[in-house]
Amino acid sequence: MSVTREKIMELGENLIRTKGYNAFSYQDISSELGIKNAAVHYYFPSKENLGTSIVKTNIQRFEEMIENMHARNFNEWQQIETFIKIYIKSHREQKLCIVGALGHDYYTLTKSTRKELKKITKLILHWLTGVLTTGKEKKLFVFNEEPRNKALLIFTCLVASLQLARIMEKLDYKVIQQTIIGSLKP
Amino acid sequence: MSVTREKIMELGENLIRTKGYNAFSYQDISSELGIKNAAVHYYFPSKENLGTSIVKTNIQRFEEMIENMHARNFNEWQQIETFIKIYIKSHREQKLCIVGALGHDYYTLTKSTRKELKKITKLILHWLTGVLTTGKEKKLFVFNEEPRNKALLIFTCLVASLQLARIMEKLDYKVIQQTIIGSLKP
DNA sequence: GTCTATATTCCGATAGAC
DNA sequence: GTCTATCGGAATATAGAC
Repeated sequence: MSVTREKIMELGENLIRTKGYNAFSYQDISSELGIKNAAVHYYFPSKENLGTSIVKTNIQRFEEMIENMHARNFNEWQQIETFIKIYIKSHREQKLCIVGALGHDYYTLTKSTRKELKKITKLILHWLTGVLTTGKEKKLFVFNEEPRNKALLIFTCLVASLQLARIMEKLDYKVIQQTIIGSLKP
Repeated sequence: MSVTREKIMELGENLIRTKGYNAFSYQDISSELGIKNAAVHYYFPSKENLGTSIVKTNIQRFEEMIENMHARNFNEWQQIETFIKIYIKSHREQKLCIVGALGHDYYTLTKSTRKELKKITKLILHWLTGVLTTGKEKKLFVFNEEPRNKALLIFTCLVASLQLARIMEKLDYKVIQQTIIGSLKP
């Protein structure tokens, strides 16, 4: 795996999560790397191609995170907190998450990118629903909603809070975190 | 007020809420109206100008809605439901709300558009916090969070659900609505 | 395998015609 | 007041150089 290729993917992901998919160009990436924009096309023939690859990497990363948490025998609280930490980091770096960033541009994306975006979104919601279900059964969490709906509530809150935080600069993300955690506490 | 001008604003808003601010062009608008793209520049010298005007109109519309609800003596339940209905309509039309749509593109917007976007976001959150506060005092609503945080929770859920609904086509928006309402019921 | 020169199309915007 | 012809530049992408 080429270093340039990896740098392109890293820069691409950062651009999608800051400026947005339709606002960045291959020039943004190439100028940062000190090469011509066409060189990026060697690694990723089309923008669609780059976008799809970036989502695929995110899927891999998320799956590895889940596996890692299982390997370390994380309980449901630790799992939820690990997940929320991803969003606290995104907020600190003033980035959106990949689902929120590309969901916005959904109607401008091609089939292949949409497919991967669907895959990671379902993966996250499915995993989150599972953690909430088990946590509720173990009486670690207390909430009235169906686990699936609670998962939607938590996920949408995290996703959109990153956007709102851009607009409302003073929005304290810790408050978001506390509100979510508070809504699960016995 | 010219009819062409109003049509441009309507088309512009629809494009921002479907394709996104950075994905639509003056051509998209002009071709729909059967004129040249430069004609749009007559009404709105720059894209920034058009964007800002659209947000300003949205602010006006929201303020009128609040006034209307007060004039008709809506109680807090009726007010919340009226607000949620905006999002159900957006979902039916496969559009994002203006805050979610432009929040995504925040870092690519100019000062003037950002200013209006901040204004409408604060307006909505301030109004929602007020309704939740009064509703709680009147024992119409029951919830544990601070009204401000509950407002954030509800607003972010509505905003991001529109995005998720694009990705997960089967996502039933009625479920979102029920979950929010259920979390307020005594 | 890696990158550059170059083509083509489309973008936002100005100057000027009616 | 309303719109068109047209510009300068940036976007994505191909063909081909090293």
